[in-house]
Amino acid sequence: MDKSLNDKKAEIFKALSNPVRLDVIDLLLDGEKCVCEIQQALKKYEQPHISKSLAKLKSVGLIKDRKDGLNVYYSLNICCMGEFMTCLNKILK
Amino acid sequence: MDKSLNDKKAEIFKALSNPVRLDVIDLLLDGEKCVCEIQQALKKYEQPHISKSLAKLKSVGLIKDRKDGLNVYYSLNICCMGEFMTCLNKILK
DNA sequence: CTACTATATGCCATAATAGACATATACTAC
DNA sequence: GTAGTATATGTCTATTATGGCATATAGTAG
Repeated sequence: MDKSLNDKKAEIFKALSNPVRLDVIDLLLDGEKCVCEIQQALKKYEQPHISKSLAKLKSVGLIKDRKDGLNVYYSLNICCMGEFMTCLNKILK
Repeated sequence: MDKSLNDKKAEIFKALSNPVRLDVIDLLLDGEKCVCEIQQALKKYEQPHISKSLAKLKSVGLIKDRKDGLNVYYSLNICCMGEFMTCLNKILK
């Protein structure tokens, strides 16, 4: 059973349909960050919650990771994210 | 309780996180369509299902409607949709 | 080996969603 | 008024997501 294009796109949008994960995307729009930096910036969320959010975004290919010693660095994996977010921001005023 | 920007964006992405609703968006990217045309194009889905899909997309402001006699015409309400979809299509190959 | 730090995973209860089906509403024609 | 067509809404159940908490893993230092 091969997934249709829109099934795959739906999974991407589902990964984006959560405010915590959008907070993460906002941070990564600013450039690569290690998990520790993301946690520092989003102190209001628990560590496992952030870790799961990163895993979900990665599972659909929106972000990628890179290990360096104990740290894991995440960055955006899709170029057009910034433009679309800017557009949405304008619409939502 | 005012919703944060990312709460609102999450709702928009949630509306997009479904293959049926993405099929509808695809059709509307081609221009305004009446519900009957959308139903004709998406015969595999039941009429109430399509109607609810349109309602959900409208509720978050992604599409708008216009009545003309018995018919209701829907069209996209956000400009950057096409670009982002094109980008996702490329990534998903 | 132990201890420590950074990050990920598992489990669980609650809440939200999808989609099938029945039904309702709105408009037109007569 | 009735009948018919186009579209919307309500109700239900199975599935899926959320987020809290406990725990596990991976890497480093000693």
